[in-house]
Amino acid sequence: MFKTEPGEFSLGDLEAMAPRAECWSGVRNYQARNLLRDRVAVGDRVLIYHSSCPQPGVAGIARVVRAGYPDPTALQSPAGGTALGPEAGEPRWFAVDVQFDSRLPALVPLAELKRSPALAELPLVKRGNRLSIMPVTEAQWQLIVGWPAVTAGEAT
DNA sequence: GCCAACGTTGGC
DNA sequence: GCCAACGTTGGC
Repeated sequence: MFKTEPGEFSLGDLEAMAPRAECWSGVRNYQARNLLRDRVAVGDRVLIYHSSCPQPGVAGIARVVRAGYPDPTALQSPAGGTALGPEAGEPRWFAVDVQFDSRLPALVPLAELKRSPALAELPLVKRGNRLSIMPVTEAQWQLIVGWPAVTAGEAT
């Protein structure tokens, strides 16, 4: 699952540019970086989660079309220092390219995900979670993409 | 705007 | 290597 702030870049933006892919860059957390670098593969599908917005939740699915490569937004060398380019050693930060796949029938709100005991181990719903890239198990994936649409007015 | 939680930084 | 201070994230 990839988190994004729709004010910055949303699933809708990704859909609008399809079939062109977007470079998913700017990840500056080591745990998330390791996932991008080591776990995310071409062909993988990822859930796109909207955060810091009126309705936080899972919006849809994207597909990885280019696996981990040095984050182009992180190639600047320290001011005046020696180059820390791709040839100078291990790049610190990584990016992948993703392409729009599909939109979920309805946004699956964070509030609902939190109520599901089956998703208790999903990092997203854990207290204080700040991971912007996280693994999703097959069971969690199936549950989220098959989330039943709630009928309007249903109170309980 | 508030607050909880976490990561990073820097002094020692 | 410890730990306090600080900055950032992100839901509410």
